[in-house]
Amino acid sequence: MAHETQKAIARQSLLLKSLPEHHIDKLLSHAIWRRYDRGETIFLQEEEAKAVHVVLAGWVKLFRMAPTGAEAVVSVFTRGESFGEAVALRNVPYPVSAEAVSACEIMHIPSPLLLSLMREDPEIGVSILASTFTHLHSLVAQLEQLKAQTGAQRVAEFLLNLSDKVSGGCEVELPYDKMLIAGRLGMKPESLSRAFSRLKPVGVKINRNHAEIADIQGLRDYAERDSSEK
Amino acid sequence: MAHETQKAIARQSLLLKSLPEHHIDKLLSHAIWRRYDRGETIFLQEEEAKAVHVVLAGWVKLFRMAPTGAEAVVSVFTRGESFGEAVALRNVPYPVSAEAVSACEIMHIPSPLLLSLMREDPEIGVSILASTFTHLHSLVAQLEQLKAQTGAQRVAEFLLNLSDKVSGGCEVELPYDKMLIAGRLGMKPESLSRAFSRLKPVGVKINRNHAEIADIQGLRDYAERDSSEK
DNA sequence: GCGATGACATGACAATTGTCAAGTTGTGGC
DNA sequence: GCCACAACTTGACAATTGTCATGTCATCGC
Repeated sequence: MAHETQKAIARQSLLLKSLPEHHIDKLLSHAIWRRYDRGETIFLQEEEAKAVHVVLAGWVKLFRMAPTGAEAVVSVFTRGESFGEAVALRNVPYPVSAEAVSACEIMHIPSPLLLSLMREDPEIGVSILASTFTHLHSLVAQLEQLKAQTGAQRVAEFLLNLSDKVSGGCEVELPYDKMLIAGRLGMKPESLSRAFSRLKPVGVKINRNHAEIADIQGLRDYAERDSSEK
Repeated sequence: MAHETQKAIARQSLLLKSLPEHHIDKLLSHAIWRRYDRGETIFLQEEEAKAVHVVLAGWVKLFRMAPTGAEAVVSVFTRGESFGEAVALRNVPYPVSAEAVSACEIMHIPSPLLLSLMREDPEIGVSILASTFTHLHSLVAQLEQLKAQTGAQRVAEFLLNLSDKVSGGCEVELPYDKMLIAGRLGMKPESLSRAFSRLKPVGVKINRNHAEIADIQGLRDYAERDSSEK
């Protein structure tokens, strides 16, 4: 059974928060709530989508296995974020696999329920399009990063996204494994290590999962610097 | 004024083809039809989205300009494909810019029209989600390619997608500039040249915009080969 | 036909990254 | 406390790619 605090988190998710109260109640009451252990599979690539997933706690990664066996991390989600919307409504197989990278609480909204609500109220469609667009946008941003930035610059941007400060210094916690960070940024763990050392001169100190940024603006300049400048 | 043949092409687009006849007619009658010259801008990143775009003829590229000035090609569209769906319905700025890479015929469907139809009939929302999902999927595939494949392997896959044959040999035409192909595959034109030469031993001959593949299956094996194998 | 232009190929070189191997450190089990 | 294991770092080396320079070729305007 779901705790009230979990329901409160679900209400704040991008997917649900803009919906009218009575729809949210209906979705919450029919949703399936489940806990996943670290490393547990949530669904597999090619599997048929039966639900939309909302993360209430913990971290989830979406990834693809290339035929060669290489793993490509597509996105990483946490509390309040949802995934699988576009797929669930179309009865197509998942293009990616999902796995819990830490212990997780996840709410599953059965897609038939969402579909039937959508036929009642087109506003639901708009809401789903909203989350889908967010994902689309983040994939586009990732593509740009991979194609137009060096490894160290991608790491710099990753660090900047962890902080909400505009200027000055700050300290942030790395939200998950360095191995996963490396995958998310499209590099090997060794390259991530090197990228971190390359950021030292720009005022970044890494200690365990703790990062210290001396000057946010300086780091931002570095991330947006033309790679030909030294 | 739109030719009947253009309307016929529009009807076959992924966006429209699954809609009921009367909706298609309404959308077609209110759409704006326009021709673009090679190199002409269709819209710019950060611009507000006012329409969904359907390509009737020619080629269009979506790209992002990094703050450094580097250009990252996000996708390339041609006849029957549409873009801008998720953005148009949400009154948010475009995350990418669009440019005609050859002379183009493009149909623009005003987003307010689409929105009002959507409130009448939720089926429209499903149709839009369908095209959006297609884009999402293709971005995911691109990410996997960039993260898990070498340059030459990406080129191999690109060639394979141009052919509809399953095995044996074949000849295909490169649909656009090698410069654009390089951008689309996340590399410099020089690297594309090298990738082509690397594909020679696998039975690929390039002559101008004409490619000859000796053995489709052999090329497919190459594309999916573990990069550690030689 | 001729020069200008842009697309493309190629070689040399530098920078970046993957790979392999070795060593360090922290964590959890017992 | 000690061991085993996984995460992480570092160095050496090879492979890949970007960069720069040069040269060829086709197209286009005149």
